[in-house]
Amino acid sequence: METLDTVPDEDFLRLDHQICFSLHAATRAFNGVYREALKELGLTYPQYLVMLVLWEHGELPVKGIGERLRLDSGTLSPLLKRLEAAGYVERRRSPEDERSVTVRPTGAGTALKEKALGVPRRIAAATGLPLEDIRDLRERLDALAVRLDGVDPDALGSCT
Amino acid sequence: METLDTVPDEDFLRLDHQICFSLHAATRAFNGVYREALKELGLTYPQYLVMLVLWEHGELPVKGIGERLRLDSGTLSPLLKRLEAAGYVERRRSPEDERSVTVRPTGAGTALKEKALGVPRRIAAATGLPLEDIRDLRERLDALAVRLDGVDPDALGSCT
DNA sequence: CACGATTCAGTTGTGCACAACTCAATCGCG
DNA sequence: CGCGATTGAGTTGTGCACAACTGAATCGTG
Repeated sequence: METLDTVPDEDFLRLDHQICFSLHAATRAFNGVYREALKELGLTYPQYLVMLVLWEHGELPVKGIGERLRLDSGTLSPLLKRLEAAGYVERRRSPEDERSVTVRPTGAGTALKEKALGVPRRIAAATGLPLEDIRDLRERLDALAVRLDGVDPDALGSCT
Repeated sequence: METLDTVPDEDFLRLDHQICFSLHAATRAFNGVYREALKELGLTYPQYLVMLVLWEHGELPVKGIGERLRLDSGTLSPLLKRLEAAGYVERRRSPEDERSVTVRPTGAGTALKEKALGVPRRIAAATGLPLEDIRDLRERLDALAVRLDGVDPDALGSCT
């Protein structure tokens, strides 16, 4: 049987054997398609993700958004500032905890949801995959991400 | 049977139904793992991809690297400049075509390959997936990227 | 209550992705 | 041959990702 151990290093190093490259390429291909689809909404893809969680939850602290999207404040702070400048969200320091900032969609931000409704369907159609396959792929990717997030950094250093 | 058409818009809009998010998250998880593994080589992940194609091909014009990695000169030019500053590659205008710049690994760049040999294996091990599954996932992602790259931009505009 | 530890948002700096552009070299057609 | 179109690398500007850091608010334990 073919296992990790029976494949020579050289083969592992060849670009076309590496899943990471495919993942990278697929992500950028998706980004390109989303860029096109989101153009009419005036949103970038990460901004769209933020609006998605806000539409679902009504309002969230920055931290809550970050947990759901696995993004830190260094990424979210400027992104939210741009969304605020575009008039789609409001930011307010929480009265209960002055450290926290609550983000919620404005009227315009909520209205945007109607225009966004068709987007994921069109993307799904663009993949040309049946819903079942999309789900299956999604589950594999999620499982992969969970595994990779849990990897011990020391295990990746040199082969000691 | 459940098809694209029998699922309501709302469900499509829910974050946890969307493959793009999973892809995004998986890519960032991978990047994190690679960042760790590549730290000892002093390479970022995209720089590592460039070195991979150079190790395979010996030398390539900037355009050739871009074709293999689907990156344009706007991304590659500064990246290659950094690789050159690090002493891993050389850039020379091609004598046959003065527009073209040939990139090839220096001695240090070639030597780096030995240190890199173990990296993809450690990454593969970190995924915890059997080789067969990794390959299967890779093929699906490649097929997806090809489809998405071929999408007609007009098909993504508003639902007209 | 006091004070060190923690939490949260934000800033800074580096690097990647990509659109739009510049400019020189080359190509190709009349 | 001459000249407009194309090609290839590079630059500029915008936005995201993330590490490292700041500073204020809050928490927890003595």
